Amino acid sequence: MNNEQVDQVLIALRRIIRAIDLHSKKLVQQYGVTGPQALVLKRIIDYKEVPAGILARDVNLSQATVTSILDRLERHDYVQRIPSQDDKRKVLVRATPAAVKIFENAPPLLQEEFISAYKKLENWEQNLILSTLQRIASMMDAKEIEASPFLTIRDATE
Amino acid sequence: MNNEQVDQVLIALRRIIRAIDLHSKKLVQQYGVTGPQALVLKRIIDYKEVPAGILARDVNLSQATVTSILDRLERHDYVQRIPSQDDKRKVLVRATPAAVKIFENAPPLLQEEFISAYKKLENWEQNLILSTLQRIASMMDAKEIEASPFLTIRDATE
DNA sequence: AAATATTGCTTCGTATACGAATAATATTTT
DNA sequence: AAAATATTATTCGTATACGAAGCAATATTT
Repeated sequence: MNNEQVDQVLIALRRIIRAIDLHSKKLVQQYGVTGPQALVLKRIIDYKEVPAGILARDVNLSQATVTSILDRLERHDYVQRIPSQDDKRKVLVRATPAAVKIFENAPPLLQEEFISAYKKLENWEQNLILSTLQRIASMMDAKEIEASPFLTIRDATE
Repeated sequence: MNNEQVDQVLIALRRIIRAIDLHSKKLVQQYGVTGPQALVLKRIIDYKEVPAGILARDVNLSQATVTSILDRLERHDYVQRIPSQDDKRKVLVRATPAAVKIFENAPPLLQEEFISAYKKLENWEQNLILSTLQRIASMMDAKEIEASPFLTIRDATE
């Protein structure tokens, strides 16, 4: 019964996820990078030079995912991987001039329609949207933090 | 300037997307189906028998995606594909008893922590969350409707 | 110093997720 | 009725996205 509403929440989220994905496909046509690539690349440019792991933390993606995004960025000559000197496990990532150029045109990380609509909202409305999203996010990933340490302790052997 | 807030919106959305994805991986271990599979499967069970295209509309996924989800559901013997008699382009999908069984244990389509927290909220708060999400969704996919050729007419038709 | 653990990144396997192209069937137009 | 158009599902190619396992380098313990 109340489940119906939860289902609706999920459907709304799926709509949002899909919209973001479709935007990503448009980005790649207009700017040559997908949404996740743009997100990562923007971060790299801000840092000038940054280890891959820090990137993953920052953009909330797993290392494995970031590695594959970097692969493609490297293939397109948007980034360089430089083995770190002080810690040879680390790989430092740097953006190329070509990548910087892309961001001169400020590719919109979300659909422009959304951005302009959002900016037109009253301040309290913007805050409401953002805080609602953050609240949902913490309702969803709170568990992770609490649950994961405990679940792994007992298998000391592994 | 105001872009900062938009970026924060994106980060919050990414957190949510990731949480949903991680939940999906937990679902498959506990119930044998992933999140999207469960979503689709639930719909199929409700319908008893339904063409693949209707499913795609309902759950907000492309046909191509639904096809691949159905492939896996079929491989695990959770659904059957039955060629439609009256329209041979259509493929009707039906859930098997094994699939029905899974839903007897009511696999949570979102993380249980979220669901229980959500249900504890006051009614007006639940409505606020849902309507905020729906609003974001329509701010994001509104463009689609304008941009795509034939969806503009649809108001009265379907 | 040697053994062990941890860290940082990559590789592998699996599952979304999409558009474009394709194939088969229906519907509409001529 | 034949031709043109539209609809339905699949196939193909690409890009996320993750955990687990692997590997090499570093840190910690013994």
